[in-house]
Formats: sequence, structure tokens, C-alpha cells
Amino acid sequence: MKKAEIAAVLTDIATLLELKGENPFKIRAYVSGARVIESLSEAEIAERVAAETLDEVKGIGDALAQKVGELVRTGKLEFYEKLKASLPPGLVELLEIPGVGPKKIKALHEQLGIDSIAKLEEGCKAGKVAALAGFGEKTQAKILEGIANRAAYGKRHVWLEAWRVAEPILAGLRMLPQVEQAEHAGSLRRRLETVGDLDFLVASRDPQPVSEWFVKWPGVKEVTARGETKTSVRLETGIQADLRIVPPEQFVFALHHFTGSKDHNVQMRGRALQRGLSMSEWGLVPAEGEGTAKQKAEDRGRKTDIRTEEQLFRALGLNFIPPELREGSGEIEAAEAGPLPRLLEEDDLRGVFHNHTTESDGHNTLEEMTRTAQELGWEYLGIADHSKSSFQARGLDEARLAAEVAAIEKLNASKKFTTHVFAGSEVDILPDGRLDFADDVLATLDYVVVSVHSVFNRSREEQTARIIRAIENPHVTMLGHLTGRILLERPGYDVDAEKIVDAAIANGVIVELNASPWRLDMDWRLWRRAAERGLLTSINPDAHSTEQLQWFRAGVAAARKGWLTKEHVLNTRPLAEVKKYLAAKKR
DNA sequence: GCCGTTTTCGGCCCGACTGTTTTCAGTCG
Repeated sequence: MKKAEIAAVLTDIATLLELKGENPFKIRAYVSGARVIESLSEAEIAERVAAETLDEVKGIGDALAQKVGELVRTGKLEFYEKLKASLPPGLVELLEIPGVGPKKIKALHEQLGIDSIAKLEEGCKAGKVAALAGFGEKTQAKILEGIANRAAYGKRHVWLEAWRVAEPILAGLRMLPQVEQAEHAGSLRRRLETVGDLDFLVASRDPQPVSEWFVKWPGVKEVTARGETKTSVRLETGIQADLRIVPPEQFVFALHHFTGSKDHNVQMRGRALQRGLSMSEWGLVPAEGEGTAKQKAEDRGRKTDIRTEEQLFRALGLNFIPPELREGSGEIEAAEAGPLPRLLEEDDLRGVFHNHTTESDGHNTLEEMTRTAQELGWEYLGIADHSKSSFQARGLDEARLAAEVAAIEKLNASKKFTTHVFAGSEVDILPDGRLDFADDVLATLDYVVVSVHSVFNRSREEQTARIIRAIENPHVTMLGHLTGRILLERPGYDVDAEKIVDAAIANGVIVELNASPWRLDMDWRLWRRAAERGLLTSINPDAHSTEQLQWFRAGVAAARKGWLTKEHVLNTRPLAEVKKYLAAKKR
């Protein structure tokens, strides 16, 4: 059983235990156990199960080690099967309704026999839910609304789209005279590939006008909560946005807290406690003595000299951790050991590969794409239109490809643009792993991207072998979108990423970080380990229009989450070096 | 269920908001 499946079982167990009303700390142990399993390599899990040393991993104890062992050895877990059988399957989906949690579900099930969203809706409409103890008219109405909006509002949003909605709001907040500081927080600031809601944080001594401005923002459809420090709205686009307003001396603590992630915060608080400190969005205060952290923080008020996140981390003996790395996956240990790497920045890019034109399924011509690349200040632009097997994308055959290469050479020779254009192709990986063009055709190109565009439903082993066969072709420069996933739409085809990364390193092939906000493939979670082993990447927008060249920003965000620096990325190199790299590949 | 420079038990991050209550439970992040 693969680690993703093991982690899914553990997470599922946590959810079911929650519905059973189990001890919250036991539930957390399963959730964090799932995270730990995800962070190990397949090989390490196999070795540790065989050697019975899984319980030596922090976060995995006797019980979880035994359960993971059973899953690995038999592919099943009796405890899990019994747990599932003990609860009606529909109860889990009830958790999707906002405001409905385990306790309410328990009451609904035990007192009204409700075990599905459909039955819950019936119960609300019949007025039965409002009659339950602890429920009321408002709760009932809120549940009905939650059910109605589930499809539209339950959805997450890809990072770049959310960012574009958030930017003008943040700029607007910063313009207000009452606002001293304003920042994004949450997954948006951490640049997670998808974002559930927008978090804004403001430092102000006069919160009322700020919150007033926020609820009157033109994109606001409804106000869902309005308290002293927190205001929540629903935007026209379906995104929820939260605004939190705090006094300036608490801004940095709140910023860190609401940036998260939850895992990161839990670890930071644990670390604070080890040092006799209690940490919250209100401040960093001694854990001893009477009163809540909030009261103590208010007492100390302006006495604290912590004003920046750098100082906050320093107070806990840590180097600064960029928001992108705050996922609770080893960043704290790294920040204790020394300064974190200088992560890739947008300005580091000197060009991009893997872009399409009207020759295949792009919307802009070669010249239009090149002009935009020049406006973006890039030294080079890589064109890679589809190959003939991608007929749905008007893939180029050998003759049309030769014509495109000639057109690119002519454009370069004309010196019309300062941006140099590299002639490439996004060549289909055929079902058996051969490429869509013969080697002599590939040899006419500056670079070759190879991608899977068909036959997604192969077994993991077959798909992996297919891709490895493709990248073993000496003409291949880089592998396109590793899994073919489309975020929020479909999972990718099943591949053994570790094996493919190993093969790419062995063959001197780049694995692209496809920067389409809907792809971000290969996933950021895999980059740190892959780069450490020597994998080179390229941030590739896969742009099908001039506008989509901007997608490089989402790619840089994902690269930062993957701990990548300038040195790990081909397209941070100057034109002359890239030419040399590509020429060396061809020998 | 996990963990230990308080080490095999007794903790485990902490606060805001809402709705149903009249002092708090549940949910959320």
C-alpha cells in the first residue's frame, strides 16, 4: 500500500473518531500521524515496517506503527473496517455543512435519525431541527443556507485567482487613514496551491471605519459575521473573506498566527512552551501565573519590543521562516540549525520555456508572445507547440514543425525583439513510451519537452515505465507536467514520482514545474527532496496566450514552497549559459 | 494516541464568534 493511501486511511479514521465523539487529542494523533507518513519516502516506510522501527519516528507510537504495519502487509486494517461499519456512511458528508460539527451531527442522528444531507434538509424544512435542544431557528436557517450554497461556496480557489481578487482589497485597506499596517494572511500568504478563503489583517487603533469600508467593498455579496475584531464577508465570486483588526503592538503576533499553517503554529506554540512562554495571536508571554495569554499580553501591551516576524522567530531561537515554508514540515528544525535558503524570487527568472502559439492551440502568435516576453524583461522565450498526436490541440506534424522552426530562426535573425526565442516542441509521449517525433526531427530543435496527453488510465507501474522510457531518449530536455493533474477538477495519472525523479537525474533531464495555476505539477511537496538529490527544474508557464505568461508567478510561488533557490532553476540563468546548457545536451 | 531536561502519567495551542443560553457549548481556524 502506498503512503498516500495509508495517510488517507489515517485521516479517515480521525474523521470517524470525531463523529464518535472521541478524545480530540487522539484524533489529532491520527491526523498528525497521517502527515508524518506523507513526509516519509516510500522506501523508508517499507524498511521501517519490515524492521519494526516505525514507532521510532516522532509522531508515530506503538498503536499507529501497528496499524500502518497491518496496512502495508495486508492492504487492510481491521480496526478501520470495524469503525466504518459502526457508523452510517452519510454522517461524514454532514461535516461539509458550515456550522455543523461532530456534536451537532451526533444529536441530529440520535434524536432525529438524520444520517444524510438529504434527510437533514427534510428535517430543517419540517422545523424539527429547530426544536432540538441546543438548536434554534437561526441554526436551522443557517444549515438550510449552507446546504443550498454548498456547491457554489464549498469550493476552493486556485492561488493565483484568489491573489488577484485579494490584491485590490489589500491595496484599498492600505490607503485608509486609520490603517497603520495591512497584510494578507492564511493560505493566500503561504501561497498554497488552492485557497479556501481570503484573510486580511490590519493594524489600527480605530477599527470601526476600517470594518465599515470592508463590508462596503463593491465585490461583497453578504456579511456573514461582524464582531469587534473579526468581520467576514462572502464575495460575488463565492470566496469568503475575513478581516481581522488588531492594535498595532499586536499586529506581528496576529500576522504570524493567522498566516499559519495550523501545523506550524502548533509546533511553534510547543516550542514556546518549552521555553516557558505562551504564544497566541495576542503575544508571547510567560506561561506561568494567573490569567489568560490575552490578558497578559494586554498588560504588557506596548512593553514588548517584538515588532517584526524576524524578531518573533528570534525570540524563540529561530531564523526567519518565509511564510511559504510554514507548513509544519521541518522548517522549524531547519530554522534552528541555521538561516533558511534564499528562496527563488520572481525577478530571478530571465525567461521561460514551454509556451504555445496559434500554430497549435495557443491564442497568440509567435510575435505577440515574443513581444510580451520582451515587455516582461525576459532574455529568452521558449516556444513548444504540441506535436501531431495531440490532434485535439492542432498538434504540428513534421512539415509544420520545420516551418515553425524556420519562422523562429527568421524572427531571431531580424533582431526585431531583444528577447531570443528558443525553438522547441511539446512532444507527446505515446502510450508505449516512444516519442511522437523521430530522433532526426528532435535533433532540429533547441529543446524538447515531453508530456503525457493521452491514455491516463494505466497502472502506476506501466505509467511510470512509459514516462521513464520517454525521458531516456537522449534528445529530451525536460519532462512536462509530471502527473497531468488539474487542481479542483481531476487527479493526475498515477505515477511513481520518486522513480521518475531518479531517472530524470540519471539522464540529465529537467522536470518542469508547470506554472499553470491549475497544474503546479510536479507538486511542491516533492521538490525539496528532489532538489537535494540533484534534480534541476524549469518554471514553465505552459502559456496558451500572452496573458498566461503571467502564470510564472504561480510557478515561483510553488517553487518557494518547495524550498527551491535560484540555483535549482534553469531559467534563472543568463541567455549565454542557457544556450550552452542546451547545446551541451545535444552532443 | 503520543510524548518526556517536569519521562510511564497527565497533559496535549488558544481564542473569536454565534446562537442559545443567562454562563456556556459548539464550531472554526
